[in-house]
Amino acid sequence: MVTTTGRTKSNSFIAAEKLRKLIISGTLGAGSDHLESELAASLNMSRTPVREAVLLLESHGLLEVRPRKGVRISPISVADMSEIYDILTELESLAAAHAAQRNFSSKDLRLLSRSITRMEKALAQDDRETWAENDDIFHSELARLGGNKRLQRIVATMSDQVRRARTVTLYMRPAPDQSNADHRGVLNAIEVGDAKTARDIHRNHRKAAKSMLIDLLNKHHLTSV
Amino acid sequence: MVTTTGRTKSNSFIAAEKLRKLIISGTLGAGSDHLESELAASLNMSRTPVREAVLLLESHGLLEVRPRKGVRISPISVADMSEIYDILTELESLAAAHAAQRNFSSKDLRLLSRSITRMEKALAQDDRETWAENDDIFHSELARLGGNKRLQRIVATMSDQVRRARTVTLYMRPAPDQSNADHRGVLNAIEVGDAKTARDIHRNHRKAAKSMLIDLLNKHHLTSV
DNA sequence: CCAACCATTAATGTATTCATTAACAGATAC
DNA sequence: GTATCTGTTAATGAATACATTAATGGTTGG
Repeated sequence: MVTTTGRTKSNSFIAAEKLRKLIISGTLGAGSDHLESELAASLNMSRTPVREAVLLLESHGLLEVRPRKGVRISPISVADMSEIYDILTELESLAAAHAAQRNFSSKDLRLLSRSITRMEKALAQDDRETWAENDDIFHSELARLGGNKRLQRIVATMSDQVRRARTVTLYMRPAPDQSNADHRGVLNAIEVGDAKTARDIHRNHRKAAKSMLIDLLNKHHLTSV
Repeated sequence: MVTTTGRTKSNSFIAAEKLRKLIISGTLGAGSDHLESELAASLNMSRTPVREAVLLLESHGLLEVRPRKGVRISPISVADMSEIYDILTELESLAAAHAAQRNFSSKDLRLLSRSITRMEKALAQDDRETWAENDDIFHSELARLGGNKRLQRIVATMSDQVRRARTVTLYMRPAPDQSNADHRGVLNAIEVGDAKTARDIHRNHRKAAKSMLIDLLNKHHLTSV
């Protein structure tokens, strides 16, 4: 198998992907500790590639290497959420503005458009998993359409860090009606090339999500997730 | 010796720092290739910690691991500069706005203030190295004062990537008079707690720097640095 | 003469071994 | 009884040994 860079998949790469999924899904719980040798055993490889993966994930903020105490899966506090959403707000809004300036055809915007349609359908049936799945697609696709590769990577990294918290709150939050309207508004603005509107709607969209989530976590005394 | 996290400095950490400096200073030139074993030999350690350092720097965008071809020091193109400055523009402006909301005393702002004074003095004598050094201090200190650790790290990473290009253009660019005025303006806005002004001045400051640098690189046919 | 195939080899990727170090427990001194 | 010191040990950090793989050059067949 081959990575996006054309490189053959190394064990190190596989380990990073697997660990990332285990962390995001919550299988490796927030705050839990794990020895490198245990992780290596569970992934059926030696410590070397696992260690490389662990160092990568540490730089992504998903875990912390604590010598002689094991690898600690980083819990996300309300303060962390605030930091991350502030960054996502700025960068995704910029991506929305850039996307609007790039004269995309409706074919180029198909994935974005489809994610919105699916969110609307899912919302109508109160199928929140499907809604969340397509919300992720919307946001990552928006970052991609902005055309800034570095921005795209940063957004992906930050999104990974808050994904657990989002999952926890998925059924606690009110139905995301306004959220859906925002998505539609951003798409429309991109279609007609209105960068300012795309940016403004998206910025407010993210700001609202931030305060909603933080209020929710505080209300339920979830000081870290 | 001890790192900022309190951890004893590992060879891996030392290797990353040394390589980073060699890349930023241009000693390891843009586009040049280096074998892991050669880097290890020149740093007087085994391949293991060097490899860990190399993987870290790859995730920071400073180099690229190309199996069997060596480690390639990433050249920065005009498109890269554009990406990076767009990100710096958004995130530093946010940091400026946040800093303005944090009611800092003049003591808290001393380092920021001093860097401006030194830039002004350096500019008067056309001492551009000193000016650049304090410009770096201004920008990293501004990111710090914003209070968002993740933002601070992203800004540092992005700044590292463009540092070579900035060095190359340091003597080609016009005297940074407006730049100095902007710095002063941002500081004043932070002092009086005017978040919007701090943000706006800084945003325009970075936008101007971006177009100035890109024009300069294009004019001198420096397609990559 | 050129192209395709294969052997060689040099570099990375991985496993293993060894060294180092901080945590812990037990002993000892006060 | 408590605090400190020290020996043990378990985990990481580093070095080395080994496996894998793709680039290279030579060879062979057309």
